[in-house]
Amino acid sequence: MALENTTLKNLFHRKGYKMTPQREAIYLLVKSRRGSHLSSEEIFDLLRDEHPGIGLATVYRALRVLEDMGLLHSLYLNDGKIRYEANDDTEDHRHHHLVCLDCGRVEEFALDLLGPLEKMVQEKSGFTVQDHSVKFYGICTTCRKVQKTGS
Amino acid sequence: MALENTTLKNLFHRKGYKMTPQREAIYLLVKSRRGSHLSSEEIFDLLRDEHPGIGLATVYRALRVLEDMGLLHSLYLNDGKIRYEANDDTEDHRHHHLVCLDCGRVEEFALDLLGPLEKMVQEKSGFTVQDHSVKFYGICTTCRKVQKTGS
DNA sequence: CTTTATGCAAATGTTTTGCATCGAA
DNA sequence: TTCGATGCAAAACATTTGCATAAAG
Repeated sequence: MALENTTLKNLFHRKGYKMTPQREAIYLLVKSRRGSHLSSEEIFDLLRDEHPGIGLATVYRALRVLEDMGLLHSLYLNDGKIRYEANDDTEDHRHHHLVCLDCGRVEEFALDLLGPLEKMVQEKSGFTVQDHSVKFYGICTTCRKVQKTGS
Repeated sequence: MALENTTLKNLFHRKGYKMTPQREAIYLLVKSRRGSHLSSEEIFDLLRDEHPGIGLATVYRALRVLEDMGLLHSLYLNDGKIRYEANDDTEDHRHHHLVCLDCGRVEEFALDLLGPLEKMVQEKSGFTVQDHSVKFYGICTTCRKVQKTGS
């Protein structure tokens, strides 16, 4: 725990940032809610218990910092706001998102299937590919059942 | 030409929409600028020559309609606005986007590599996959050269 | 101490909505 | 005719910024 804190502090300093209670709390919150895809506003609301005085602008600024540090990444789920997930250190790959076109729910798909494709893209395009983001659109099992049953 | 127009009109009617000059112009513009990823504002500006009285709200509404009809699709390139592309009828697949993390430029990658993966995702997740969207992030050839040369 | 981060409020930018009028079918 | 579409202005959101104060290093 102490070590983890030191590591986190080092991560901040390595990028020239200061570690503050707000930034730490935001990171820990997003990390603890794996699979939630929290927006800035949602994070702000969830944090108000613990940090009554926190400001929304701080959340926006902290999320950028945490993304720059490589602790989080942002994603867009077609609902007008940017959402955040913690980067899982135990996976060097990314999971994918399955978006249901009917109910809008978002599921995770744990496997990253793009490793080999990145290499091919790199060769064919000249781009040095560093990362990717993949969304699949379709109908989730729940909604498909409803459709079969009839409205 | 006459046939194409009829087809377009039918497409509108099939979904219960009326075909208007504005909607047609917006569709033709986006279609003619393949590879541009136009935003609503950009479309609005480009259309003012031809359609001096057009309103921005009309552009927003038309783009939704055209997307619902399957003529266009939207994409988010991390710059705060939604952009649109025409669906290419000659390709039943999607091209991918390569976003340069340095200069922000977006290149297209013509091959769709996800056909087989869609099937696998469908089997493993139970989702009926209908579509997908893929972005690769990296450094484009131009920016890599600059980096090598030194700033 | 020095410098960066915070909180608040105001500003910005994008997208949506209300409503009277217009035009497609 | 009828009902959906348009244009305009206002409203609604999401996000950013300016600035005085607070706190990290």
